Amino acid sequence: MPVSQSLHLSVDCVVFGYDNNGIKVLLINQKGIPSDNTHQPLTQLPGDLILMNEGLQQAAERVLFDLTQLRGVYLKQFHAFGDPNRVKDLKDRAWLQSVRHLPDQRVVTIGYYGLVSLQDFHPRPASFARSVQWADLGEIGQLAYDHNNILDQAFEALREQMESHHISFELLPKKFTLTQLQSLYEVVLDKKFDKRNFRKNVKKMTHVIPLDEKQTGVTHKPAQLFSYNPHK
Amino acid sequence: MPVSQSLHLSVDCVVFGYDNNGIKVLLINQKGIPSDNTHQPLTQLPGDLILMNEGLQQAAERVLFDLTQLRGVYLKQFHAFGDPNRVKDLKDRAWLQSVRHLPDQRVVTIGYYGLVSLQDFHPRPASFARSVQWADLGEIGQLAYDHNNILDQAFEALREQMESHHISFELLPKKFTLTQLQSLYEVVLDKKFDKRNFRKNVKKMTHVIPLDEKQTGVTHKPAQLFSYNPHK
DNA sequence: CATATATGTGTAATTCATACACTTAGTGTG
DNA sequence: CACACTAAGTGTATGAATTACACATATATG
Repeated sequence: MPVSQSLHLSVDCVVFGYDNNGIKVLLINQKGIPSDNTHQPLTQLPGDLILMNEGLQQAAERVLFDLTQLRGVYLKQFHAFGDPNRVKDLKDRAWLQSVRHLPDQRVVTIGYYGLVSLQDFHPRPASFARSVQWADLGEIGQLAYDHNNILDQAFEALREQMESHHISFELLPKKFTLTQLQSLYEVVLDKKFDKRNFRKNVKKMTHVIPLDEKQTGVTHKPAQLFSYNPHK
Repeated sequence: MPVSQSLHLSVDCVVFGYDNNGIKVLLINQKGIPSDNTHQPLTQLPGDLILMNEGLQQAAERVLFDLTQLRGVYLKQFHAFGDPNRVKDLKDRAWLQSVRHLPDQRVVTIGYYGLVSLQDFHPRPASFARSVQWADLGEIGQLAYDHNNILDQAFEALREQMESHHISFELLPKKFTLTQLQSLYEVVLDKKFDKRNFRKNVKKMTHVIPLDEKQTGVTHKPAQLFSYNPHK
């Protein structure tokens, strides 16, 4: 007969943002703990325990909003992380003691990756987030818990899904140029594409629709704008 | 401040088996409950609550062994299922009351799909499994909880991963013929391949190695046997 | 020894992927 | 107002990959 279970379940969101200067990740900084000098506030992914009456997707949306005020983000579940010691590291002890009723409780977390266009989404800290930042992927220091690992696997999931599913458009503004689309593919898949061949392929995609509209305010030939129609 | 959490976490295994007669799924039948005439024993995927000191993958392996005595099965996590009402259906009530300390507790489950060659793995019921069966995919009746849904998504995950990863070999015996490999692809991806073209492609795969060995006991030209080497 | 059965093999035609360079539309400057 | 600057936008030829397709072969059985 199994021992009765007692564990926590959380969601963590790895929100990627794109803006022609490469891929960024949304991180939050934990608040300081009054009267605890031992606590060095850590940086972490937005994540928290799920509530008793909400689904997982719903929890991911709520937690992301609670901490960063972001709404309407494309969020996709990619992996569950359940190492029994994933929140047992010494560096995380003080913080957990300050925010949890049961700081020593095992926590299993469901990872979601999120995709946004940086120009359309502007996070603001809330709840236990002291501040919010877009960090350059590749210049990420030590994060709380096992969040470096979660982040790596999220990016891996993004890369894999970008080759088979139509998710790249979630990282672009509603109206985008083909150069933007190409740069995005180049930075995520880490390889260069030929401009003419790339455009040949895009023109075969029925869900990328050319608009009767051009870029404005650029100091060169303005590019045609396109939009994405997920249906067909 | 969030209400304190109280929920259960389980793993469910969707083990697919293959044997030239199509894809099968491993199901278990719940034991009858003595002195409960209302309980109609249901069929379900092998799954159970995780223990407090084990990782998720480890839990999937243990639970599968506890219920079916299978060991060494290729198991891959594919999705977490957390609908708050996923174990609240009336049909599952009597059973949960008989096996759980807290039968009304919410249960989130982590889904794993498994792949085996039917000729190499022979399950035997144990623990709360009254019996074990290989059911034809496509002839599956109503299962307990949301297991029909979990099964559908597992097969979808299998199909997607088979196109990008080298997992098909997990469904075949260690030594297999190219016709077996081709049939497997045809049944999973639901399309026909040309024999010569298929073999041309396989010969380019460095991880499929031809053996100096032939089929025996067949009433026709015996096929050459191949094996899979995951490293290179 | 003849028959039945699934194995095993090559080539031509077509489609797809790659490599590559100049003209164009707009903005800013002298 | 012409010239310079910048990124956008476009076609073709070559090689690579994919497709379509039919008959001879090895073994077991009667």
